[in-house]
Amino acid sequence: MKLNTKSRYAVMALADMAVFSCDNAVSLRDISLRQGISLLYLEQIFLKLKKNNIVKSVRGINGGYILVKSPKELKISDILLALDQKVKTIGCKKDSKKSCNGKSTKCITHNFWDELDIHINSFFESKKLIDLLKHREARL
Amino acid sequence: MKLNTKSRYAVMALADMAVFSCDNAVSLRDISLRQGISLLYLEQIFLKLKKNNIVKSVRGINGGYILVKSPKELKISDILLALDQKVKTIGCKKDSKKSCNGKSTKCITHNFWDELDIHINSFFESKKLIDLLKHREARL
DNA sequence: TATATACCCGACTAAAATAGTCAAGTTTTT
DNA sequence: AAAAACTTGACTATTTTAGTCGGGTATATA
Repeated sequence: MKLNTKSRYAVMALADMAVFSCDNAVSLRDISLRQGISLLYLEQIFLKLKKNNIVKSVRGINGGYILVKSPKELKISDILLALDQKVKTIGCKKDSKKSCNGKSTKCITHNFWDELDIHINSFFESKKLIDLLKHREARL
Repeated sequence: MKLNTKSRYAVMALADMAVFSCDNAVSLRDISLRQGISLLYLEQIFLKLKKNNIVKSVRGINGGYILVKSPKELKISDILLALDQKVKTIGCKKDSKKSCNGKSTKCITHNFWDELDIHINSFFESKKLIDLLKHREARL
């Protein structure tokens, strides 16, 4: 059970932006160098972040990306959502014909998985980008 | 981000046992029929459950498996552990040479992933097998 | 206005993980 | 003896993941 790299990189990259942007755009090249993430992969990730209005882009020389919301307001759940990274611990949904046919005990565990999803999602909902940076400041 | 089927089936199967065992062993064949899980796959799962002392086996006719602990005592985390289903949301551990080289901001997000792991694991620690059955009783 | 920098975007692919199957047993009860 | 049921390792098809590739487009600055 793990998060995929796209989600992790997205969070890392946005955290990087929060640290390094001084009101100007941050280029993917810089993020790539600092965070050790492939530039091509970052492009793919930022495409989604842009489409979902997490960042906006500035083209041309000295271009890059800018956070739409402040790190204080940007929820981690927003980021994961932008990458279609739903926290869905099971494939078996109540309304799915395929895996849950309502037979006897078959779906005893349904409620449990639902609870789990809620538990995890509420964590992501409760955390803002700025929360990730706090530890860092302590180290400086 | 999702749990694999092995873990889910393990929990389903053990919940099934909790419901249907009347002190005697439950055969995989019965579980397979009731829960719609491939018998061969169940065998693979129960091998691990047995090795990790979650169930014990009774061979021969009328054989099957028996829960080692009562559903009241068996934690979900025990089950997941038996299937090596660690909740490890990232591949990048502090002590890993590969993905975390300590460069500047590289691992700003570390603490966050650690917190997430703890958050999820504590959920699995807090739930016992019997907790899954409660909803069911309400429906009968 | 040339050009370098940086975003834009769909298609492709190698490798790993997943979800299972198969074959060939062993043990025990009736 | 025969049947039910556990035991075990090896094998495999499919899917997902984690990227790369190629060919764009926009724009600031010299």
